[in-house]
Amino acid sequence: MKQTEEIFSVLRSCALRLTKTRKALIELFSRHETPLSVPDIVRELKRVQLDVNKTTVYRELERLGKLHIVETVRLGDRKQYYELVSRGHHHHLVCLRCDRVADIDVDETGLLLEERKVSREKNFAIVRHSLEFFGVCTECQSAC
Amino acid sequence: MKQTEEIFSVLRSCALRLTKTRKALIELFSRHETPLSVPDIVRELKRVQLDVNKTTVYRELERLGKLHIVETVRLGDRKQYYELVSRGHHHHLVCLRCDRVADIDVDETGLLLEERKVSREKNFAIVRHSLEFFGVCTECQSAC
DNA sequence: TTGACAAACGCAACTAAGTTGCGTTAAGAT
DNA sequence: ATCTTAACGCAACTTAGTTGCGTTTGTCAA
Repeated sequence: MKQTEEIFSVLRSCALRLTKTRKALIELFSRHETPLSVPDIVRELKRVQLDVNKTTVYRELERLGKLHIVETVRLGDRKQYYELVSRGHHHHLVCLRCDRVADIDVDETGLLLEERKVSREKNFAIVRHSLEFFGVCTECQSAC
Repeated sequence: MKQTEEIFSVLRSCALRLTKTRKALIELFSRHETPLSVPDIVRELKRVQLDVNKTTVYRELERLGKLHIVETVRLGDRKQYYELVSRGHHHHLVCLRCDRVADIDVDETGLLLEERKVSREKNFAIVRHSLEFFGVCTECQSAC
C-alpha cells in the first residue's frame, strides 16, 4: 500500500513517532472501507494481538484529526466514527437493520448551490456539511 | 396555539393520557424553534417547576416518536436532539462556535434525484436522509 | 551504542448520555 | 368513589468519552 507509506512520511515530517499503535491504526484504516468507532478500533486491534487502551486511541485520533489524516463521521447512533480523509469527500448509505455502511458518491452541484444561497442569505460561513442516507440494504430487503 | 390542541387530540385517540409531563413536553416543543436534547428538556421543565425524571422524558420521546409527533435530529455532538415533526421536513444550520441552531429550507430537487439514482444503483430502499450544515454564524463572525 | 528527553502510553477515576427493572402514583373510565 | 393500568420515579447499570498522573519507549545526538 503506497497510501499508508505517504501517511507515515507526513507523520515523520511532523515529528510524530512511528509507534506500533499508530502504525497499526493507519494500517487498520487503510484496510477498512467503512468508518470505525473507537470501540470498533479497540476490538479490531485486539484481534491482531495489540492491546491498546481506549484513551490512547482517542488521543491518537485527535492528533490524526488535527493533521487532517482522519476525519469524523456521524452515523445513526451516538458514537463518533472515523475514517481516512484520503478517501476523499463522500457520503454514506446506512442500513437501518444491519447497520452496515457503504460509501456513495453524490453529485453535489445542486447541494453546493444551495449551500452558497444559504450562506449568502443568512450570512453564515459554512465550513462543511453532512449528508447521510438511511434505509434498508439489498440483503436485509430479501431477508424479510 | 391550535397546533398543540391537534397533537393533544391525536394523543387522546391513541388512548394516551394527558399527563402534566406530556402536556408540558408538547408545549415546550411548540414554543421552541430549535431542536432540544433530553438534558435541555429536563432543565427547561425544571424552570417551570416541573421536576421530571430523565427516564420519563426518554420514554415519552420514544412514544411520541412512534406516533411521528416528534423526530430525532443529529447535530454536531453526541447527544440526540428532538423536534416536532409538524415543523415539516427541513435542515439545520449549526454554528460551530456558539452551538446555536437555525432551521433552513433547502431546495431538494437535486438531492432527491441523487437519492433515486443511488437507490436504483445500489438497490437500497432509502427511507430518509440527514443533511446539516456547519459553520460560523453572523454574531460569532463579528465577535472575532 | 548508549543515554537523555519528550512524545506517547496505560491506568484509574471520572462525567455524561442513555437504558432497564421494579415498585408506586395517578389519569380516566365504569 | 373505585379500579385498572398507563405513566412515573428511583436506583442501578451500561457505554462513550475525558482527565490527571506516573511510566514506558521512540528518536536523536553524543
